[in-house]
Amino acid sequence: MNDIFKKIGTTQTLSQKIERNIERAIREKKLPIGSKLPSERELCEMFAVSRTALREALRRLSARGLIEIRKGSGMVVKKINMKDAIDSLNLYYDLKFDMNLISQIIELRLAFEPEIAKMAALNRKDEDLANLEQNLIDFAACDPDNTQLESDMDNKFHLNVARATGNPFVIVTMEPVHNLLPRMRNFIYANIEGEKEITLGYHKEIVNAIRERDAERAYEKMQAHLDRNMQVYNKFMKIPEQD
Amino acid sequence: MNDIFKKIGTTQTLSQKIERNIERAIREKKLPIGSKLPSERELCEMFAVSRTALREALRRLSARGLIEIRKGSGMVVKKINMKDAIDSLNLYYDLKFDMNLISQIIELRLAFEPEIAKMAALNRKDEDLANLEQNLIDFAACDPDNTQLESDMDNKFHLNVARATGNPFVIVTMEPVHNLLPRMRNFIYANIEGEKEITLGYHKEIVNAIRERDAERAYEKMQAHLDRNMQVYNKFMKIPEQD
DNA sequence: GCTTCTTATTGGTGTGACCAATTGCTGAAA
DNA sequence: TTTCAGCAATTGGTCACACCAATAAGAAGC
Repeated sequence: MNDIFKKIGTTQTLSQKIERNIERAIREKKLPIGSKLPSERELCEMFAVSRTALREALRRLSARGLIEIRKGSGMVVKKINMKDAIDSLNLYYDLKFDMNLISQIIELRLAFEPEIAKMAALNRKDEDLANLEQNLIDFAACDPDNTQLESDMDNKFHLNVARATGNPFVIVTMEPVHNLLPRMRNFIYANIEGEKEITLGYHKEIVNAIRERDAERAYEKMQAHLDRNMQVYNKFMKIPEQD
Repeated sequence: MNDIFKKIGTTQTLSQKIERNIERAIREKKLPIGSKLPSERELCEMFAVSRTALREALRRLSARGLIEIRKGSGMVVKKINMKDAIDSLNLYYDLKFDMNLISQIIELRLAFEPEIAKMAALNRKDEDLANLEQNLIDFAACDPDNTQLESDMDNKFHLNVARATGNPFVIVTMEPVHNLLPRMRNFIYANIEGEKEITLGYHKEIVNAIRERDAERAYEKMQAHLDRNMQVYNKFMKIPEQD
């Protein structure tokens, strides 16, 4: 029965209508990026609503990253930035995270990251290469006892490869995934001994391939790297308790 | 200079502090999913703030999908849902979209979708298969003159494959990308004549592979499909005007 | 025991006031 | 004329209070 008569009205509140209105204006570029919105008092008159309702609409828009509000100076249409998109993904994954997601993270990385390495080899700028090489140095130099730092550098390496693709979709996809990796580590028994040199070896080979723009080799090396990585991971994976 | 002295204070407003406070409580599961928040009046007392400030914090939280507000009944911590995450990605991509992104959309699809087809073949449930087969029927049946509907069905096919992976990361990645495809079509001269049968043929082969859980074949067929797709696309691509 | 009506609770909107940060003007000093 | 301190206007932030509208819980009637 509930399936037959779904709710229709959803009775939008006034402030939601205002929100949609302004959002549409922004999406249709009637309010171009960087342009200043009328002041709150002016908007109240234009929409013929109270300041209360208007402000709640504005709060929502700023929460979603559409506008920027500065006390004393006014409101502007925000230049859309990747960070807002990634933040909301982080929030989603963060709240959703559990044991079951771990295998799916691994699955995704095994499937996508070799392709990403290939893309990086084809598209990388000199700056990207420099970042990757700096990461190799930092990784090699970091204190062997500081396992926290080590895994951070490892994460950063993979993020740098994703960034080197220059493809925003790739970056938005992988950043939040890599942000989950530290939490995954809580589910394995220990930081694996003696893996640093092996990891560093793979990283170097991947960077070499990317440097020479050798897409196929970048693909293969990344695949080999992750295969090994995941084998180790599975070996040390905690058996989940029954409940 | 701007890089050296970044702004420090950012003088959080009161309502932002309240927002962070409640957000933290939710992230730390002190307010579990589905639990009811105290009423606005109560929260005002607890935080010792006015209703205005509190409500603006609540508006932000609901805009970000953390809580659900129902007039007359109260506020509850929302079960995290994929739709919110995808919505904000849609917004980001939508505002960012331009000619330059098209090649990156194509690049991403060529790289990821064959892998996704492989995953789908390995993980698909009976329900996923049913959806895919229904799509084949609908696609075959749809009015040849209705090019709009045709391309919708095409999009849906690829989305169904992504969903069949059962991997939320894959779905979140691909949904917003496929939402951009209709806009991409504005940049080609015409809907390509006589391509429907060819497309349908590829789709059938992909579904067959997925049905038989033949991962490698699903990969190959998807790759072949997209390769052909993109060739046609490039052929009919409008040359961008100089400006 | 069930339905219907009433009532209390909860979020939504409106008004008017005042606070605080920012901007821009103004007039005095160099 | 130029510079700059200081004032005034503008703009967003917060508050208090009143009232509306949707919902849920309890009371009354069957």
